[in-house]
Amino acid sequence: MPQVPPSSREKILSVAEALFARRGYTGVGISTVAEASGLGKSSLFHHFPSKASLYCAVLLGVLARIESRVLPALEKSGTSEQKLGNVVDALIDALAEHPTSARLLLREVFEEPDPALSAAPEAAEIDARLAGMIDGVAAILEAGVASGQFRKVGIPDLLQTIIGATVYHFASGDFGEKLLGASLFSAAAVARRKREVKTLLSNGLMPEARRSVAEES
Amino acid sequence: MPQVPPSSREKILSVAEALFARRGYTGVGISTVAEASGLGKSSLFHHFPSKASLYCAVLLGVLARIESRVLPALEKSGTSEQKLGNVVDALIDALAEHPTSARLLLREVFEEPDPALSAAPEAAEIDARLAGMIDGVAAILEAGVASGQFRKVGIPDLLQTIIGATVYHFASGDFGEKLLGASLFSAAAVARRKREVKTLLSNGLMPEARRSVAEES
DNA sequence: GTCTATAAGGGGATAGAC
DNA sequence: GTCTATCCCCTTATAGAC
Repeated sequence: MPQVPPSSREKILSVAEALFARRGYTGVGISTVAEASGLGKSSLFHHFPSKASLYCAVLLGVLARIESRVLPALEKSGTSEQKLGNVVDALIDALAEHPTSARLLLREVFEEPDPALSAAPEAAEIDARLAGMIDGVAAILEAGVASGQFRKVGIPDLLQTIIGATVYHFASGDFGEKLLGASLFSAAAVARRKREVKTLLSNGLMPEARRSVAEES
Repeated sequence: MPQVPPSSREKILSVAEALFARRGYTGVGISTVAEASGLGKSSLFHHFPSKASLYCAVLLGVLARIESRVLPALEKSGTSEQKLGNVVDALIDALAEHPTSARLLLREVFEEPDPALSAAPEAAEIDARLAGMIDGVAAILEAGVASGQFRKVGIPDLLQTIIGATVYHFASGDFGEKLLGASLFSAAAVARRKREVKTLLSNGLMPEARRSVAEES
C-alpha cells in the first residue's frame, strides 16, 4: 500500500480497474473514468494515449499480481497432489486479494475482444503471460497422470474445470454472493473455497481404491 | 427447424443472439443487428420497442431451450449420483446445442447489468427462472449429502463448481478451443466433457473408501 | 499536468412517408 | 412492415490555452 498519496496515473488505473471489471471495456466510457478519478476527460489522454492502452495497462497490472503468487507456487516441490494444492491455494489467494482480478481475467478469457483491443501492441503479451501460467499448471497435471498419482484424465478438460472453479467463482459477483448467502471474499469464504476445491480435486483425481480417511470437517 | 422462411422477428432474434453472445449488451449496437438482419435500423424498433427488450427476448429464448432439457432431467429418479449425472448430461447437452447459450448465460451470471436492462420488466423473470433451475440442482445435492450418498460438502460451493465446469466451459470460446486444441462443440468434445465432469464429481463426492473399479477409459 | 473547446462519429430512439 | 430523415446525447480523441 502506498505511503504517499497516489499519483494521477495510479489513481486512474485503480478507478479504471474497478469500472472495467464491473461493466467491461465497451461498458465504460473515458469520461466516467475521468470523473471518478477527479480529473477532466482530456487529462486522461495525457497519461494514456488511448482507451485501449488504459485497459491493457489495467490488465497487465492484474496479471502481474496473479503471477507474483502463482509463479512461485509452481516452483514448489512435493507430491502431485501437494503441488496442485499449492497452485490452487496461490491462485485463489491471488483472485481473492482484489475482487476485480477474477472478473477482468474471466472477461479476457471468454469475451470477444474489441477491435481496438486486439490491435493493441500489449494484446500478444497478455495472451502469452496467461498461457504461461496455464502451461505451468498443465505440467503439474501431466506429471501427476504420468506418474500414476492422478488417474487418467483429460488435461485440457481438467484445466477448464480448475479455471471455472477459481476464476469463474471469484468473478461471479452478486450472483455468487446470493448463492453463498454471504461475501465471496471474506476470509472464511476464501478458506472454505480453497478447501472445497482442493478436496474435490484430490478425491476426484485419486487413481484407485486408495482413499484414506480424508478430512471430513 | 422452420419449414418456412423465418419471419423478420425470428431473423432478428437469431442474429442478435449471435452478436450479443460474442460482444455483450453494450458491445453491440442496434444498427449492427439491423444490418446483419438485412433490415434498416428503425425497422427493428417495429418488432422490439427497445434494445433492452430485444436482449431480454433473446435471453428468455435461451432460458427456454435450457429448461426444456434440464427441467425434465430434474424429475428423473435414481441414486443421487445418477440424478446428478442426468442433470449434468442434460445441462451439457443444452449448452452444446447452441454455442451462444453458455456465453449469454455466463454474461447473465457475472456481468453487472446495464441500467436499461435491470429496469426491464423481464429482468425479474429471467432471474427467477435461473434460480429455479439452480434450486433443483441444489435439492439433488442436499438429498445426496443428507442420505450419505455424497460426502459432507458445501452445497453453494459445489454449485459454483458445477456452473464453472459447464457454463464457463462452453462459454470459453477461442480460449477454450486453443486449450483443447479442437472445437468445444464437436460430438466427441461434448461427450468427453460429460464423461470428465461426471467422473470428477462422482469420485470427488464419494463419501468414503467406497471406490469401485471406476470406468478408466 | 490540467483545463476548455471542438472535432467527427456512433449510440438509441422517434416521426412520418410509402 | 420497411424505409429515409432527423433528434439529441454520448463517445473517443485532438488542439491549444493556462
